Amino acid sequence: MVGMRDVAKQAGVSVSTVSLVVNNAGYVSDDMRARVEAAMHQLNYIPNELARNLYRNRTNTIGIIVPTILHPFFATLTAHMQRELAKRGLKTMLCSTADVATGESEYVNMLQRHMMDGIIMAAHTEHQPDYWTSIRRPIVAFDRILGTGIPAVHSDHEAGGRMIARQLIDSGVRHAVLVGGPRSQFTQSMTFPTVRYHLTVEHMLAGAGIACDYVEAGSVTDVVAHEATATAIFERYPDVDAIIGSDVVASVALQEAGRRGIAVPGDLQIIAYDGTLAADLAGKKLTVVRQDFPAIAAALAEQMDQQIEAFDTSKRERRGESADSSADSSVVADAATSVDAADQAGKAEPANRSAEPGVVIPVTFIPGETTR
Amino acid sequence: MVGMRDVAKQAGVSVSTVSLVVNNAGYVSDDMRARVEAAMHQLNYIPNELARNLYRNRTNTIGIIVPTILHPFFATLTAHMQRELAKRGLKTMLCSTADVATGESEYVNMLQRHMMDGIIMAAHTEHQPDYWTSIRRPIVAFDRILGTGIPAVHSDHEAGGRMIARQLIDSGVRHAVLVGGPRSQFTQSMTFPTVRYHLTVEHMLAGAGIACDYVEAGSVTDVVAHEATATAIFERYPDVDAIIGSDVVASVALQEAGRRGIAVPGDLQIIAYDGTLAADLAGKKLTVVRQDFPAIAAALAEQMDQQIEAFDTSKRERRGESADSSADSSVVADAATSVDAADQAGKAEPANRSAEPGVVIPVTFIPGETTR
DNA sequence: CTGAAAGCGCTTACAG
DNA sequence: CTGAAAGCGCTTACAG
Repeated sequence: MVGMRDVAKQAGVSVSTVSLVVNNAGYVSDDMRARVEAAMHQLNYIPNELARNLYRNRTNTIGIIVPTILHPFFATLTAHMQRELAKRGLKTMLCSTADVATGESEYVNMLQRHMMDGIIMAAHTEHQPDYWTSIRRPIVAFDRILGTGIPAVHSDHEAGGRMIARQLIDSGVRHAVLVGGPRSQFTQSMTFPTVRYHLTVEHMLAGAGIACDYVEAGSVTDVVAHEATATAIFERYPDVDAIIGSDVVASVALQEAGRRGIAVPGDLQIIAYDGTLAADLAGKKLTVVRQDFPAIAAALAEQMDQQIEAFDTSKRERRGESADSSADSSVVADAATSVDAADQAGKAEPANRSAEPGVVIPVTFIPGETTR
Repeated sequence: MVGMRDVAKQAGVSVSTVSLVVNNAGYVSDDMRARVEAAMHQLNYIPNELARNLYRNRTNTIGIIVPTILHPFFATLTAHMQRELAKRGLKTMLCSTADVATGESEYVNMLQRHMMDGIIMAAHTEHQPDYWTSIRRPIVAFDRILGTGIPAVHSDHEAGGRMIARQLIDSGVRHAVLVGGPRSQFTQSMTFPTVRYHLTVEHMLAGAGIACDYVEAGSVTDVVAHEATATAIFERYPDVDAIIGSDVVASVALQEAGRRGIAVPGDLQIIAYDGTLAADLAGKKLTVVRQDFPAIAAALAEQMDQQIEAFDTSKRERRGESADSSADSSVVADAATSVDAADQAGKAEPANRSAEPGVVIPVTFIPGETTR
């Protein structure tokens, strides 16, 4: 492998000079620059990024933790995330918890070993908040609340819920069925913002005197399980006239309705939550509440930038000040500060654990062929 | 940041010893080990992988280059790939060409800068074979032929074509329409194995006296464009009674057929090529030719292992022998050798540019609700 | 403007 | 079994 030393020798200069040329930094005479560049071309020199990484203690890589990209929702999120990160010169490490035995810990470990500069956390976690806050490295949560000081981004699910309820009420629905994750998660002090759309719909339908049942869909990592869910709905609630669930759930529900000869949207309306490509590939164009993936990705990237910056700053300060171990605590303080600032830029609200707002992204109701 | 030096100091030993303990290598007395481990716990020491990476000149990261994971095909491939790599302790860098201005060059560059140990190439490329062969780093191609010595893995598209033709002929189809990539690619000396299934179907239908037209689908990165394609087919060929295309194309074709009141499979049969989740979410369960993603991913990972090994070996040899620059050529030689070995393990055939076999994975015909 | 030196945090021969 | 030393390939103060 040809290194900087080889180039320096070939050009008859020092490695320092080669480095300056490569990085286009400092002052280098035109003569020197020309000689170095000639040598680089002759030897076909390509800098080794690993050495840089070590020195800078940076990899310019962000991990995105999702359950699996087999699910269209996470594939869409990941794709937009990658684009947004690439804009900022950051690479994307794909971290899917369904594909590693150790789950997210594996990736948190990589974060701590400095193989990544930060992680976007978009998968379910069993870990308690103190686990997350004790990591002290850049973390941004998507659609969940991990702990104080860890910035979060999520869609405006309450608005989504209102849009759905409005549609159902206005079109005269009498028995709606909501499909979602394990109901047990609902009690976890609102850790999962998604829950809010279900609760909103239930609340509004109750107010309008409309029957509303909840059915648990299979795990998000086991997409095939959703098919059983669709069948179960029709068996259990023969009079159902509205089904609301993720794109995947809505698609299989529509397919099953077709098989049973149930007219959509005449006798059954279907609303898909998410609005990924999957909603366009179903038997009919699904009516969707679309999450704004580009905006979500931009917000996540923005928060990540701030987190990285915050942890970086404190490191520099630490150098300037004392080098004792207690300085560590300043890292978290800095990070927390940055989060508060972000919150205020987005939505000014007090940030306590049970109702930490994070950055909220609007959703859109897009009528399709499955609602009246 | 607490480093090995801090641990060594705390434990009253040398860094070498700490290193040995951390890596569980060499001989360390129980006493030393205990002291070091205690110190590591006290200080909450976590090794910095970047330093290791530099020393070993390895990141244990593999890039997978795809057009975009918004497309279910590439999402599925990537998901399985990640799982397969994780099994081998390798991380997955997501490299989608649709999301970076510079396309694949960006990622090839990262490969050369040693930010990744190898790349799986599954996206379209305009580069000529000599571009790829001159890179001299581990590369494995999926469903395309990049150049001599670069191992390739692809499905048995000819078998897929035969399965499709058989179904069409047996069910009495009279006018089939194939949807696929730009027809211009067909001439590029069979660079794209996918082409083979189209050619096989065309050939067999011609032999049976069945009309067969070809329609170009929009770019794979622009999934929405497929909808226009579906509409165009019905406009242009009102008597079409069979449509064959990717899962996405088949889904929108089915949807459009429904809108036009065309009975499927009564008046129109639809066969989806790929067999991803998308085929299960369409209006009916699509009949598919399923590519064996787990097997494909396993084969790709296997080839990648061999490539990495081959390039590694030659590096070690080079050290043992002379350190002159001409030794570089041995790298490619070694890599090529490894490929030949792989070919022989899979399918013994001569490997020339125009018909390089690579590893061929069987496909499966799975009848659904869209064929008779 | 240029170069010698120290160092990023770890690993690995090599003496002892 | 343990430690001092050199080195992975580059960057960055710091003298000149």
